[in-house]
Amino acid sequence: MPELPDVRVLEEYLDATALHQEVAKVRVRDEAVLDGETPAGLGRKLGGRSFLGSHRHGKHLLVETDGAVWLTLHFGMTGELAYRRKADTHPEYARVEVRFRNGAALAFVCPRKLGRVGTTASVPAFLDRKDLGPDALRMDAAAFRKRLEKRRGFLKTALMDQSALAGIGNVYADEILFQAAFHPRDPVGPAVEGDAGRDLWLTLQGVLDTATEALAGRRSFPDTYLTPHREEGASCPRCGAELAREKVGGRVTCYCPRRQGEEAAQEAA
DNA sequence: AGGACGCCCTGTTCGC
DNA sequence: TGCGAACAGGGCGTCC
Repeated sequence: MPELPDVRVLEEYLDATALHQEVAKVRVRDEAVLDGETPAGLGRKLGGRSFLGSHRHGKHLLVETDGAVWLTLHFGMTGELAYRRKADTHPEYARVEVRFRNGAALAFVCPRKLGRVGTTASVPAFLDRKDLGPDALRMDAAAFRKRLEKRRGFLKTALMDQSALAGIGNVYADEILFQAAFHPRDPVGPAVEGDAGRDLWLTLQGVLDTATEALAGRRSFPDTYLTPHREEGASCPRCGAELAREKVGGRVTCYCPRRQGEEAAQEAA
């Protein structure tokens, strides 16, 4: 489920494979993944262009071209990219294929069709249209507090709100809360104010960076991380207590009831 | 207006 | 053994 760290890895992949090659044509195999575009429109806008580089914002990947258009990619739950040097066949579940003049192709692969492919004239226009807050890794501690302090409701729900800050999804919201010893249903205010807020912001940065390195294969997840232990019936990697699984905000939420109980939350605050 | 919830979509898993 | 139901979840629309 591509969240901010996953999309960072996809960005590295796209930049390492698909830049500076002229687009011959765009093949849309399933229109359901198009975001405000038609197959013909997408082909017209990208045809003859080359990708110059990419800009990630939250879970979105925006690809700059040498024309007046950016390609926008969102990966939903099961989306990924697949570049092939010789594009004689297409990968399974390839929904959109950008074919280059050199015979290579970049495929947008998305089995469950929850991802989206579109275009935008500029990055700010796209962020405005999608109502996205600042990228979670490009905001300082003060901005983090300011975006969240007035919110009511659950801390986990607030961390996952893309209009407050962009990039955190279900898995890394749980990981941040686990590392910071907050309960998913804790109120937002006490968690983001003062020293506790700065600690939570630091934890958030650390989790997203650590996860990126793990997903990129440059290291593995630390033994103290929750993410590799999300399966049902697992125990807390820090204290051994049985992990809890509940729905919070409609999403499966995994946490340690001992370390992230109300007592732990109060100690942290 | 902000928060809660249902729905989209389909591969996988579970239960009878 | 086989088939259908439930589940997963990011984002969006809708409702309160």
